[in-house]
This record gives sequence, structure tokens and C-alpha cells, in this order.
Amino acid sequence: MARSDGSQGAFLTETPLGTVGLLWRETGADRRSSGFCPRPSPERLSSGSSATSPIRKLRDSPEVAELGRRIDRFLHGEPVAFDLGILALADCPGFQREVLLAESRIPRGWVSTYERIAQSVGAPRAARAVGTALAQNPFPLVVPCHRAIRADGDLGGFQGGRAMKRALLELEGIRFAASGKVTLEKVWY
DNA sequence: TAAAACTAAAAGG
DNA sequence: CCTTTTAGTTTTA
Repeated sequence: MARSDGSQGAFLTETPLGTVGLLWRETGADRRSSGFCPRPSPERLSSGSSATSPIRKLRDSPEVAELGRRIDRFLHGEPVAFDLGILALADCPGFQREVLLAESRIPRGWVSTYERIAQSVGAPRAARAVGTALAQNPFPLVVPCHRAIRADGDLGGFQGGRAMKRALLELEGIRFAASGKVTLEKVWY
């Protein structure tokens, strides 16, 4: 796939959840990093470009174009699968990588808790560190970090804010109690 | 070493 | 039921 070296890209798109951004960057010979940016700020978008790495148009890259289409369909409620192969997981610290992989195994329509994810990666006391790892998730949505909630059903945090987290979960059919907590009926792990 | 998208327990409404 | 406080944890910058 002929593509220029070290290029990066960023673009905005309108979705049912508002204007979101998609950032894209080549991190190596054939390794790319792509992500959904729930709160696209001008600074965040421009951080993906520099004088030495001009922004390329999204549609110039077939993989990123496809990712953009899938994100769009996802945000319209369609159950779509994402290709983890385009993510630069190797650039993440080991623990975070394990957490992100565990997170990716949570099916649509299910949630898990920070605690149970910690258990699943062999660090049963590290619930808080799981939260930290997910807070730094470079690939929101593609790695569905919105499916991690607190042990008591409380939403926990989200880069795009709790309202967006809730909207994403509702999009996936997750049920909420009147208290605002998730009903813990379908908990993965 | 401090900070963080956590958790559990305790205290007081 | 709710809230705040406190303490115990692990990983990362």
C-alpha cells in the first residue's frame, strides 16, 4: 500500500452523537494508529499535524476511510466490528495493552467492571490502574472502553464525558435503572 | 513521587 | 436510600 512516510491525519465528522473527530497517524513502517476523538478540540486535531507531517485527507487512506465509515455506522446504531490490526497497540505499556485487549473482547450489549477486567488480566487489586489505563486509551470506540463501568453499576469516567458514555451504552442496548446505574445483568468476565 | 475513568467500609444525613 | 471521608491498591508519567 503506497503511502507516504510519517503522515498523519485528522478530520471531523457529524454523527448522531455530535461532531467527533478521527485522528490517524503512522507510527512505523506499516503500523498505524487510529482513533475516535470524542471531544475534538482544535488543539487536539492540530497536534496530529506538523510542518514536517502535513495533514492528509482522510479519504486518501483506504484503511482510515473504512474506519471512518464503520465509526459512522457504529454511531448510527449498527453493530460493526473493528479491525484491531490497524491499532498501534505495541506502542502501549504492557499492562495497558492487556487491558485494552481484554476490553476488546467484551461483546456489544455487555459491560464489564474495572475490577473484573483487572482480574481477567491477572491483577485482581488493580481496578484503579485499569481505570487509568482506559483513561489513556488511544483508540476510544475502536477499543470499546465505554463498556467498562464501576463495580456498583455507576458509569465511571469517560474521555467524552459521562453523557456520551451513557449514550454509547444505550446505543448498544444496555439497560439503566432509575438511579442512573447500569443494571448488572450482562457483565462480561 | 504524585496522580488517577477504582473499591470497600464507615459515618451522618 | 444518599452523601462524604478515609484508606488501601496498582500503574504510569
